[in-house]
Amino acid sequence: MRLSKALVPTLREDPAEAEALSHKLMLRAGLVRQLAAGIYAYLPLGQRVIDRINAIIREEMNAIGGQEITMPVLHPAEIWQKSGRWDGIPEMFKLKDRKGADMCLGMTHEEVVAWLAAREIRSYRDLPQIWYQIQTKERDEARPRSGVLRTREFLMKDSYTLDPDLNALERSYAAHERAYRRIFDRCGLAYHVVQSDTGMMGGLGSHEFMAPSAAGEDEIALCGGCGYAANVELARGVPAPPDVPGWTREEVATPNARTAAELAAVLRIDPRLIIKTLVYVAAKTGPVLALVRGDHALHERKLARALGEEFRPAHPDEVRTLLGAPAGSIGPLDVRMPVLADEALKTGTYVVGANREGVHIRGVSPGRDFPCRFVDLHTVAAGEACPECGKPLAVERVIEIGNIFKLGTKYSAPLGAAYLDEQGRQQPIVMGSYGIGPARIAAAAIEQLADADGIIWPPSIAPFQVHIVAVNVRDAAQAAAAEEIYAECGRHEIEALLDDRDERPGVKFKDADLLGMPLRVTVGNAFVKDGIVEVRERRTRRESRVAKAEVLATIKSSGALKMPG
RNA sequence: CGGGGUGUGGCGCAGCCUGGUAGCGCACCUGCUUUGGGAGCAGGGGGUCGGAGGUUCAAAUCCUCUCACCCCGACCA
Repeated sequence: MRLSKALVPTLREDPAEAEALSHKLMLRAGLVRQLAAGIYAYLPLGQRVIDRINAIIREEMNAIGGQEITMPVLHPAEIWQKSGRWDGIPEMFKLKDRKGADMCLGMTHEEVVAWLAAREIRSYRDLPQIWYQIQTKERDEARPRSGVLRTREFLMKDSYTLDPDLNALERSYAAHERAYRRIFDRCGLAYHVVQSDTGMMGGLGSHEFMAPSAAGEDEIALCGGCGYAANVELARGVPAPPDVPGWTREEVATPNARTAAELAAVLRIDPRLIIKTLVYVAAKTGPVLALVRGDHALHERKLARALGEEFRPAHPDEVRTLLGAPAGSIGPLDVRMPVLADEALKTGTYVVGANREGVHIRGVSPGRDFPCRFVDLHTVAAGEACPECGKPLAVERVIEIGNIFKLGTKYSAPLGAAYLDEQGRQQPIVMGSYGIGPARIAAAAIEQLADADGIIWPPSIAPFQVHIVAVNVRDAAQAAAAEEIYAECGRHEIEALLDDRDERPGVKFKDADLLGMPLRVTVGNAFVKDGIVEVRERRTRRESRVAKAEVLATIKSSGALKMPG
């Protein structure tokens, strides 16, 4: 590709709308342009990166027996109504066709897979199957953000396994985990595999592949001792207990103390000696109290799992009606609703609200002084002890680049995907689903590897391996030599980008750094004077000066084009 | 959904408070010079100031409504 003719609109300055590093660099390097919130066009360089990532994904999916298919983006409502997901997903784009029939845009494809399996799979002899596609998904995200990291339209590799039983599902799941590790290794990413929430879907288990990055939306807890790793929506940590004073149960006046921090200040005590009482309203359960320690944050996913249903925070007037006090003075004593307490509150005595404005009670012990169910509710914080081995946990911000999910029969049963087993009995097909976001891989690679001058692509997913700079194209000797090297790369199947623009050297070098190809080949004055061409590694900035005849050999032997490991 | 912010030429911004001929840098076009880390000089083209309505002799500027985009939140009781 010749830069003089290519659509590679690099930007000198950071675009005003970009915050995340990968977002700024993808715009500045001319990889993508935004059409609307969370909707992007991929320009030639961005497209090449996605193509290279997809090629790696295809190789590894095919290697575990995956068969590539393409399923529709436009779906009839019927299959979603059958699976029970037509209502209640606010992210779903819905529309009607000209006859008025309900349709939607696919945000995932379990329903279509189950539909296809229902028609085409009949016997245990037809199983197992692995079907995958690399297809556009449409989700009306509440808040698109961080460039291509969370968008309303995005490419996803989604695969689906069909198995006769749970043991077979375990094998398919393990095969996917191995394939995913190879994919992310080959893409040059640092990542963790963590336990994740199966959601309210009743799934049988799931893991996420998480690439550490400040731009990430998720947090994970990691144990350096035993390898325990989990999304914070699931991760359990054992917090250090406070020193409990030998106080007796008594009322204390706490005027104007609304938050745990204010209460701790008024009473001059450790915030860990306070119980925060939170009021939620669930559809089936009704009002409930959730208790966490004063220094802890409640994780709503954990509460939802404990309740077995979704819920909402109580309105301030509801709190007053239910408990007779404003939110700052409420507590779990003598209440008529279910009380869930975080496990950290199993021991010790605490300060709780008295359900009278401006009054708290200290010396209260959960379980002894009021009935409650102990469950894990608090969000794990760095430094808490690992639930497996007791060593301190670290908490890291991450980008979710892939997930694997044991579905079971949630979709196969309602859509009638069944087979006949060896005894001739009809059985539901056991499914798994597995996703990878190619654009997130690209963004994560930028986040993890870029330096102050721009992108540094892993060679496996770089749009080009070699960036040839003809320093001054008006110098016939330089231009001709650069052309020859470019042509020679083509003959040796080395993908090269030739900067043949009539630009000043500084512009070309800055762009080469920004675009981030692993190797830069510079043909300039040194060539005119001494026949020397420079081959420079983008990542290490190491440069070798070689005769033009040796350039190809130097490129081929360069460590910059080999993936580590 | 809640809160905050921003919309002025392709990009980045000033001007708005205090109404009076729409500006700056980069980019673009022409010429000359320059050519190893985002060149210099000279000349030039390009803007319904997000949109609609209103106030006024006069609106980028004030008022109302609206659209779009960005950030934070959607635990902090």
